[in-house]
Amino acid sequence: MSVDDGATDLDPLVKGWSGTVTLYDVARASGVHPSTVSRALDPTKHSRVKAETRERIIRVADELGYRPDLVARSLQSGRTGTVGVILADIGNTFITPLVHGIAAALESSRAMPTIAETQDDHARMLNILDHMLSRRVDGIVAVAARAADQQALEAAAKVVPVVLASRPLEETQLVMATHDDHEGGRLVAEHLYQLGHRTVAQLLGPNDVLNFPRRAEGFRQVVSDRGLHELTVDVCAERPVTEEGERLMELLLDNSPHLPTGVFAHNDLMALGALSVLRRRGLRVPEDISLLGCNDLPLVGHLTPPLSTVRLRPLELGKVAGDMVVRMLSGEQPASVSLGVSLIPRGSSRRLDGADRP
Amino acid sequence: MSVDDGATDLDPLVKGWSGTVTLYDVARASGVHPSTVSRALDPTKHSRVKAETRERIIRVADELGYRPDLVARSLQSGRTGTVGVILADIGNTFITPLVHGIAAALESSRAMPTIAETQDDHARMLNILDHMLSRRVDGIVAVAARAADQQALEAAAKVVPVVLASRPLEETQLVMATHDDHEGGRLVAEHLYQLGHRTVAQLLGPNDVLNFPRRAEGFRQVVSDRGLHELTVDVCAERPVTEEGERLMELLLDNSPHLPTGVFAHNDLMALGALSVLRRRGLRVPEDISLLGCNDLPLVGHLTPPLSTVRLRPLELGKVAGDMVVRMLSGEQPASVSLGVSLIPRGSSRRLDGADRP
DNA sequence: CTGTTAGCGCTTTCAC
DNA sequence: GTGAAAGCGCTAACAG
Repeated sequence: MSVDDGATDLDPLVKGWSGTVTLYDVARASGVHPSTVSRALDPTKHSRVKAETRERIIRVADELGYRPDLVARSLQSGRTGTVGVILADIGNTFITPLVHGIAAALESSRAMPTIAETQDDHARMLNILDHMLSRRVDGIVAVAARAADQQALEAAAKVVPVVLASRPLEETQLVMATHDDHEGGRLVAEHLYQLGHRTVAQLLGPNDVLNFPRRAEGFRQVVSDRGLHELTVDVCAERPVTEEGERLMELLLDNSPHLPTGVFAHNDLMALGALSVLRRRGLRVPEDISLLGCNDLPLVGHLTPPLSTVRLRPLELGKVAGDMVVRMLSGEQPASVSLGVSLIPRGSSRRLDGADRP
Repeated sequence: MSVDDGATDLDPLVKGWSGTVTLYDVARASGVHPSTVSRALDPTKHSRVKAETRERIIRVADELGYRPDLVARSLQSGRTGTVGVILADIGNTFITPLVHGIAAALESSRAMPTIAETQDDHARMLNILDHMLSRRVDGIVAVAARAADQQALEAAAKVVPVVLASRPLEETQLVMATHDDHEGGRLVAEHLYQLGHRTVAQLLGPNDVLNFPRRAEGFRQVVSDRGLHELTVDVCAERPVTEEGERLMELLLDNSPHLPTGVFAHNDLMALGALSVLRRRGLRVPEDISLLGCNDLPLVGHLTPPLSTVRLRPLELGKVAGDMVVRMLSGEQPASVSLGVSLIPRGSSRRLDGADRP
């Protein structure tokens, strides 16, 4: 509490009021050199200072309410202990566990996530990358990658470790943690086939978010292998959201010569949109049309009918992705990972009346 | 591209590879003093440098891929251009627009939000506050305040501007942007009364998140004014989540002498939990029991039945809160704000059979 | 075990 | 209009 020697400038107490107690204040107040304080307070170098002095320093430090300035430390050390996490949309409940997974993995290396949102807009992505690099993040997990962002992400990867999570990119050296979307599409088509459906359709997600064309591909592979008939509309969603699901469902209904009996919306939000259009038009799900989504968002099991969907593993994916950056921070070069997915049959898909198998 | 003069150390190009081009590199490569570069690149001091030199500097800067080091700048300036946003749970879709509102307001002052999550855990709140202060955020918007956090938040407020958003605290000097929860509770009770309900119940949210006791109070005021009968269970939720809604609904059903005809779950997630319990027990909503929530989450209108609920205005609230910190950053001391709420009647609440009014 | 010195990258007086 | 020098708060050699 007492500033004994003739310290020239501000009284630590006064500075305490304004919230700025520095290492120098602690040093002065405990009669040692700043670097000794630095050592005493650094768990790593704990030992190199006499137990007695150390305790005194620690006591003085928290009497004064000293709080290390991470900004200064970062400037000195070149590391901020911060990993940028780039999301498309915080509102998508699919990414919540993903973020938690990333955070959990980062915790192990005492790093903290810094979240930013692209709104699926390329310009925003550029801004965010630029800003994060200026902020000197130690690494980046990009959950919002679109085809257009590829170049920028690869450029960023020359500066800091970059991991692509959930959304892959084509022909890139970037490390990726993704789901097997091809398999997801396959599972849905196969499910419909097994239930006796022969005329099916897809509500396509944005083409430049690779997950969606891959789901489409998987689906089409079964369509072709099993000899199904796929009704198509020549358009895909701009963004993978409810409103686009509505738009596409309406297009499908308006432009098809006849109705499909099974529809695969490329994600749950789009399925939700499709559902309200169907309801509005007096078509029942699943009696008239079976509808499936993808992602298994928390609420879709509570819908009426509960939505059949493809279950992803966002928490695990986040952990894997977070782990990857952490490892890259210590020089490793982890291999990309693709997680398996599973189909969750619920009330929105059902066996077609008159289907030939039990 | 060419480093003409006999620069002693690293070739900027080489440094460029490692992503670290400093002001000095730009200065050297364009034959001026670092401070001139600083001025040339600072929009504010743009003018104080000859147009010709400035253009050259700018050109060289981006040829070299110069990126200002925000960490260094922050150390020098004492401001990080960063506002800490403390949430309870990113997964709660209610806070998405809230965060967007905050971000939008911050954008006006070129600040960026830094998001952290307490999980409604006091210890985490302490950690986060400490970390944010160490990171030298310019201000804090706390959306996750619980009664236990009050002291810590007030302490933080001595260091940087702190705004409480959405969750108020009792008897505090902290600036707040909140909804009128008392009114919310009142609206629900009055709605039930108008529909002919006379025996009602609440599923109480956590007591130390002040919104909930206030909703309870508003509700009880009408109960008392209108002479309704309120069935009570002597327990409130630990956290305002679906599982707790289930638990409380079960307690209510198991411990009440008879059933209420109208139930107010203190938020939509708890209502969701209550709904599945009711369904599981063969009770129909709204035929047997009318159920209301609070928040008007995006999906609850799509449920079956669509949930009657209290609509809040999170986007607006976020803007207000963000605006408040921004103003506090320039020395103002804005007054607290309370936003109005409205009742959205939907399918989950209905006129009681045999109710005496049309 | 502790003090000295230098410097991370930038901005900002103060000179010229 | 530009250069010189100091310093933000901290850590990390290097001495002693």
